[in-house]
Amino acid sequence: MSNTPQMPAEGKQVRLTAWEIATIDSFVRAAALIGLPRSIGEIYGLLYCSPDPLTFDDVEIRLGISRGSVSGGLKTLRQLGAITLHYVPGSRKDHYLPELSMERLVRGFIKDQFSPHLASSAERLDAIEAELATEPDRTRREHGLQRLNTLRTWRRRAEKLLPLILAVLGGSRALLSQDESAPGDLV
Amino acid sequence: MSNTPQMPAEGKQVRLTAWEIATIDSFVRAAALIGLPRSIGEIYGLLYCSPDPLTFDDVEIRLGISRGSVSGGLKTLRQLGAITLHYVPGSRKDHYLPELSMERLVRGFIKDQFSPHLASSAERLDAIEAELATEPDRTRREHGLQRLNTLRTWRRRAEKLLPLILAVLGGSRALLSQDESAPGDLV
DNA sequence: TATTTTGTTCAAAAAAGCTTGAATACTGCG
DNA sequence: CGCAGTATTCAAGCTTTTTTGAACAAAATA
Repeated sequence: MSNTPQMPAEGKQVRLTAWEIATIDSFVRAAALIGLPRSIGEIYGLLYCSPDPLTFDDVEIRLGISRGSVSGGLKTLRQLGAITLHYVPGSRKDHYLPELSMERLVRGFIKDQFSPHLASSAERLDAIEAELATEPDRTRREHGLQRLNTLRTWRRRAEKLLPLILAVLGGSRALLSQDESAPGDLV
Repeated sequence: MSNTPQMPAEGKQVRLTAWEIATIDSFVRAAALIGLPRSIGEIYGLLYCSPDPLTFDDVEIRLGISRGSVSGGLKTLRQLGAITLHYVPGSRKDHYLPELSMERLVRGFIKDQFSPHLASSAERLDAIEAELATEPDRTRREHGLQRLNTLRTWRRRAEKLLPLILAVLGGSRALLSQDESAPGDLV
């Protein structure tokens, strides 16, 4: 515990306030909803509440979770693009800020968790087609091809849907209909 | 094992074919992606492959999973609207068919897994606001209100997004752009 | 009513996933 | 080089979720 000359107090304040707890709770639920572990919801939630960037230890201490969880959680959040490193002069520690753009958050999540599956699914459908070719019974084979066809349609739609979602969340404010007028943070 | 007069063979054929295995595998992955257990992916996948409605025992036997899993899995799928009961004269068993409309599948999933959370989130945000009111430090409070504001914007957007997704997947074929021409099953 | 068929329940076992913390690696500094 | 500060790794433990299967309930049949 030695900063440089003085010790300007990182955002320590060990105890979480009531509103922080409530907010973090919301993020924990949201994380669960999309299949992410509790610790990740906690970490992002804490950063979301904080008025300034937090370090590894800030997170560990204020949340009271293990080093391992903090390390893994920050890594995942970085990968998702849900947090960004923020350089702080005079400190060797990494400082983190939450990403506050909903579009970027969703984009990161989709890119990381959905797109890969969507991509590989095309190959899997081709594999199904190959297997179907070996089906001896004509009627069954036809039926299988029918279903395969439907799957391909589904896949194509899903693929088209993702960019649309991003478009709606991001750039084209218009699509979201009339009353977008929140004056708050970036959004 | 006594049908009525004769024994017209339900879709028994105990062994799964290669293409069925490959298809079921795809559904198992898809299920995992959206946080549903393996058994549910298997059951839906099996029904999806089958040319005619299957019974409880068909599923149990062909998939080789336990009665408990079949019972629970069918229950969940029914609840999601992903399968439907199909009346078969002369049989006391329940027969199931897969829902083949992507729109209905997605709608069921959203209604069941997302909407409830989205609904309750509004209350949670109000709770945060209440807690914030007790924050003594002016600056912190303002900052918190800012963040709360952002959260409310996010929530509103999510709420507007869901119907849009359904619209794109369903009725308005137009939105999905020009080339929707799959001649297959229903879609 | 007794019997058979069909499906559900639920406690215990198994599997999967998350968290922990001690050991390890890396980096800049003296 | 050795040290101190910082962050990651990973095996072991813990928690949560899923699966199993035997007991139970319900409904049709005889």
